[in-house]
Formats: sequence, structure tokens, C-alpha cells
Amino acid sequence: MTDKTLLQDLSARGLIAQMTSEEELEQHLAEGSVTLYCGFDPTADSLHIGSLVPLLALKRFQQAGHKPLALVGGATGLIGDPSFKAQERKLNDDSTVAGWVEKLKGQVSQFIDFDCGANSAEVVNNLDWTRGMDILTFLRDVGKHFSVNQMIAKESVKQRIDREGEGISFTEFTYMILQSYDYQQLNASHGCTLQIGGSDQWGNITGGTELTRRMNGNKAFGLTLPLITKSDGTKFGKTESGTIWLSPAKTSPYAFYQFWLQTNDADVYNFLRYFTFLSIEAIDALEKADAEREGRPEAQSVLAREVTRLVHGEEGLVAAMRITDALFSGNLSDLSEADFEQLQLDGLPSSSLAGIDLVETPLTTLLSDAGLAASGKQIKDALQRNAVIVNGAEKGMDDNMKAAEVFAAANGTYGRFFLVKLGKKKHHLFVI
RNA sequence: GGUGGGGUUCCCGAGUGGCCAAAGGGAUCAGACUGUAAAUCUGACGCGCGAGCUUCGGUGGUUCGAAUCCACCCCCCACCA
Repeated sequence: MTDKTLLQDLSARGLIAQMTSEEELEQHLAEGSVTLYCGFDPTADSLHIGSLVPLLALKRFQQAGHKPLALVGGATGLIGDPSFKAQERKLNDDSTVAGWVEKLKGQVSQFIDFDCGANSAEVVNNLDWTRGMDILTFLRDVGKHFSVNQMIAKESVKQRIDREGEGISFTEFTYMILQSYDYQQLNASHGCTLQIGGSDQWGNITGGTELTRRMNGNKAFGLTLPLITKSDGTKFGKTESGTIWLSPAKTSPYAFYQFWLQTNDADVYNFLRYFTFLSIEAIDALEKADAEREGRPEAQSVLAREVTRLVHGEEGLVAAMRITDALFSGNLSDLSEADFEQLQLDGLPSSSLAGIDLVETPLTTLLSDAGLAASGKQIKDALQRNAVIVNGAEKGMDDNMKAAEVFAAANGTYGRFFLVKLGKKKHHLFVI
């Protein structure tokens, strides 16, 4: 951030949804290093790309000289945030949540610097200050500051209260109080004066700024980041095969890279602003260049490279690009035997044919079991349209019962590799 | 505890004795067109290559035949207490 302030840059990127007292916050950030926090609740064993915007925001603040605290919700994760959720959620048991907390700590830590002097990041866990609290203290010291009338009026729980057919338990209703208490605690212990989060967190954040003012007598700020939406109205971060996770064990760097590469033209420049550290000027220039050029825009590949590097490092990016080049360039013949082995290691979905009775097993079963499609019906559909390609050769329904022939060693590359393509985008490597 | 309304295939939501594997929409998948885009059009969409098999909260029952009728049970919601 050279000539612009942090808030101006965030605003230019479209990364600010709401703020408490904008002018005062601008001034507060200008006065020196501010300690801020953002919470991540353990609802699975990995974060997904929905958490990327706040994670990168913490990093943006740190780069601007502020001190980020990443809060992992060991306590709040046991309760479940009702904000804008249509339904009550199932409770996870505490050993599960504790396990997830550990995983999230590691993930969160990738993005922020823990060793850069005064504004080094810290990871905190709200279970630390909630676990020992007894219910009477909670009700008298904390609960007394909250008005149920106000809590009910919050937009975030409105659909649970108004909507026919749904309700909200006291447990989830209390979530807001717990999160507010976190802020108050961090304000007292770390001098934290800013909380950031997704726009769905606005109600919880303002709850915290008020509690901090009431209990600590301190001014505290809040800032929310926009919910990422797609131009076609579908949900961001989900694909046919599920959520895009940050953990390479759950979403391979290759799949991750592909996800970004497939971004719509209508979204890609926004995503560059949200998910990368490229300057606004550079992004604008790219947009202009793409518009002037005929054909395929450059932006998707820039986005895919930048984000994959941020999440999976240079190594993950190289692996992802290696697979992509091999699969989509069309010249598989250039690949050496060692390259095929590397592709498996790099995360190209693959499976072994060892032990499978190829004479008895139809391709529909074989390919759906391998995960190329959800059911044999879909494979059948693809076969009927000649959308199944094995080592470059189209296969049809006639080949369905001829798996032994299709996957005969003599037909394999180097006598044992079969690259199966279903449709334009799905690839799977079979190995004898 | 009382009264009323509900639980249908991934989601929403029709369906009140056979014509129901179950309308319609959404999501998803494949094809055409393209740029591994969007939009549009076509097809698929419980499972099975197929013959066929298994579903409509659960368990029993009535019936030649039930998602639809009966009994009991479970769960959800609203209002009242």
C-alpha cells in the first residue's frame, strides 16, 4: 500500500461490506499498529475457499503493519453459528471439534506471519476463556448486557424466527453472546480493537463492539467483508464434486487450480481483486488487454496461478500446471513413463485395475466406481454420445462389456497406463 | 400438556387407491456451439449394460393392488398453557 491507505485499497477491491464508524476507523488505523482478529469455526477438518477472503484480509492488514489474531473457535464450534442459516445444525462432539481445531490452526497459520516483530500474528482459541466459566457468571456478567429484543431483531436470525417451519434453539441463539464475549476478552487481553469477518457476521461483530464498550469501556471497531457471489447466481466455492477445500488432502492442488481456471468471464476480474495481491492497476490493465484481444481471456489463468500459489505454494502450483498441460494440451505422447508416475503423485485422480475382473465388469461400473461419475447411468449417457475417450480413442456402448479389451496391456501407454477422459474436463488415470 | 399444520426422490414442491419411479422448477451431468467461459438448444437425471430391482418419516394392517385408506409410534413447526 504505497500511496493509498489500507481501507482505500480494500474498498477499491470491493472488499468492504460494512464498517462501524468509517472515519474513526480510518483514523484509528492511521495512528499506528492495530490489533485485529477474525474467527474461524471448526465445522470440518479443513477450511474451504469461503474462508479465503477473511484469511487474506488478515494478511493484508498484517502487510500494512497491523497485528492479526486468528481465532479458532474451539468453543463456538461446539455451539454452531445460526447467522443466516436456514436450519438448526447438528452438534458435533467435543473430541471431534478439538481435532478440527488443531487442523485449522495449521491452515490459518499458512497465511499470516508469526515472526515479523511487533506485529507478529497469534493464534488464539476461545475455548481457553470459555471452558472454565460457570453458567451463573455467564448469565450475570455477560448475559445481562444483552437485550433479547435486540437479538431477535437481528437480520441474521430473522429467517429462523419468522420463517414458517423453522425455529432456533436457545443454544444457537446464544452464539452471538459467545462471540461478543470473545471480542471483549481479546480487547482486554490483547488490546484488540478491530474484528473482521464475513458480512454474515455483522450482527455478531456489532454485538462484540457493544459488549466491549459496556464491559471494558473501550471503543472497538468492526469491518465485514462481502459475501462472494457469482454472476450466474450459483453458490461460490462448490462444484459438482463438492466443496473446494484448502487442504491438499481434500482438494488436490490440481483440482484447486482447475476450479479457478474455470471461473466465468463475468466474475474473474472481481475474483482477482478479492483473492490476489495484484494491484488494482495491474488488474485493470489485464481486463483492458483481455477486452481488446479476440478469444480467450488471460485473466483466468492469472487468477488460477496466483491463488494456487497462495494456498499450495510454488510446488503445488507447478504440479497443478504440469497435469493441466499434459491433459489439455492433447499431446500425451510426449509424456515419459516417469511423467505418468509423477502425474499420479501430483494429484491426478487415478486407480489401479489390479484385481478387477475386466471380463465381467462393464465400463459403466468400472468408471463410476472410479469416481468419474455418480452413477453408471451417467457413464452410459456419455458412452452413447461418444464422450468417453481412452488413450485418445472414443468408446461407445458397444465397448461397454469389453473392458478386458479396452484395458488390455497391449493397448496401454507403456503397457500399463490408460488415460480415460469423460467429457471435456474429467480425467482419470487407470494403471494395470 | 392442549390445539392446529406438517414429514415425497439432491433441494423446493405436485401428487389422496391402479394410468406413479412419482408433475413442475432448481441444481447437476453429457452433447451441439465455443475459449476447459457465458448464453442458447438437445438429452439424461432412484439403482442396474440388461432382464429387472428398491423408494414417498417408521412399524404393522386393510386391499387383487397403497406415496395415497386404517392403527400405533417417531420427528418438525405454529399458537395456547
